[in-house]
Amino acid sequence: MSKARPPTGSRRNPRVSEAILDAAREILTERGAAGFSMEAVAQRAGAGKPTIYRWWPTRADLLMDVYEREKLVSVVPAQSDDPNDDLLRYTVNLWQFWSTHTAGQAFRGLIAEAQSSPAAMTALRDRFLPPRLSTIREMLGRILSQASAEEIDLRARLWLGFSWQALLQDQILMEEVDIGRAIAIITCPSGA
Amino acid sequence: MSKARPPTGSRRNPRVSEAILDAAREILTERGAAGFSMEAVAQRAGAGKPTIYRWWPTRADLLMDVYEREKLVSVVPAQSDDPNDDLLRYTVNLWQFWSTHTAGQAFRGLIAEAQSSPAAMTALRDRFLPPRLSTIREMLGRILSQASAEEIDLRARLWLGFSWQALLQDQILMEEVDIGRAIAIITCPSGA
DNA sequence: CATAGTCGTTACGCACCGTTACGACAATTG
DNA sequence: CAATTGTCGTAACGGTGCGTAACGACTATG
Repeated sequence: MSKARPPTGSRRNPRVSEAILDAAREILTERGAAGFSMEAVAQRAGAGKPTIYRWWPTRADLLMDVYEREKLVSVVPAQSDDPNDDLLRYTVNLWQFWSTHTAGQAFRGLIAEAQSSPAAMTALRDRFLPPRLSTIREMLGRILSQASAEEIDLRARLWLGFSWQALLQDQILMEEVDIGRAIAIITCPSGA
Repeated sequence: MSKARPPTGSRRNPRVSEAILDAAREILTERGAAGFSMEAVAQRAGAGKPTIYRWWPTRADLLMDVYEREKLVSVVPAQSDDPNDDLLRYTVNLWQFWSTHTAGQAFRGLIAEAQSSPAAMTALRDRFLPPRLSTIREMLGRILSQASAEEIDLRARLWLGFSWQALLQDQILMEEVDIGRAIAIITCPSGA
């Protein structure tokens, strides 16, 4: 593997980081979150552990990068004249994206990691989730145009929880109709 | 530690299993899910690893037992004439129960474990969750008396996800008012 | 041509994993 | 009153992964 990767001296070698991210993705796909270790990634990428730790100090960093890298080319929120349908589309696409068993495994690994590593928990809450939650809040805001920020935030948590619950139970193969029903409940007009 | 625990010969020694469960609980409380290892439990309990593995073949088994053991004396679903308030009470009590940082840590560890161990995932879905979900379904059924089983099930998932999302983000210290709002949304009459 | 930064290799000490072998022990069985 | 049976603690095993350190090879920079 390292044969096809000539050294670049004192400049960072982009081929290395690509090889590492590729290896991480492949391992997640083939062996799931269970087989994901820094050792395995290093070996598969033909890289050294110190190199990985230089750019991704934490397993969480690497997992987030793998996730991010694929999300860019996969899930984009639409904006039609039916915001309710936009949210449904986005959710279905996201779950589909997760079920490719690459990003989904990465996310699962990240959440699991956060349960035993305070640093990973911080990364999850302060770096990973906020931009994603704001996307959801925006879509919810278009649906419930006259709801308060707290009201939107609460429903975003409901949406998040519903998605997590499915992902973490390996039950993301849900009928689109049922997802739609759940979203209808989450976006039901507040009764008061 | 083993001084105060005379051997009982060919009969199982109840003091041993109690010591192990106590040790597991203490470690979860003091060090969280991160510091929870079979080695640490064995050492603290003054027991041998083989003894632990004899009765709890999996870490998930031990975690579930720790959780179960405390739940019995903590959270009981009420049944007043206001089923909506019953569900709120139950949820608040459950979150309070989790935030004691014993059962909550155990649950978090169990979910994390399930992300990398198929056996733990099976145990979680087939043994741990069903009785708890049926409790929720029952309460939801009293609120939405004329809803279909699928409808109830979907809302149970929403409730579950909302709770998990809070637990797994270390955000179970929520205002009772907000919990009530979320439950109001989950139990909103279906619009169709 | 010296410097600085990147990279792979190797190896370290540490923590856990899940299992095995063994001997001490006491309740039981006959 | 032995022999049996199952429980228990101890010690140790090979294996895996962790995160870090030391080293030498390399090349763009200045």
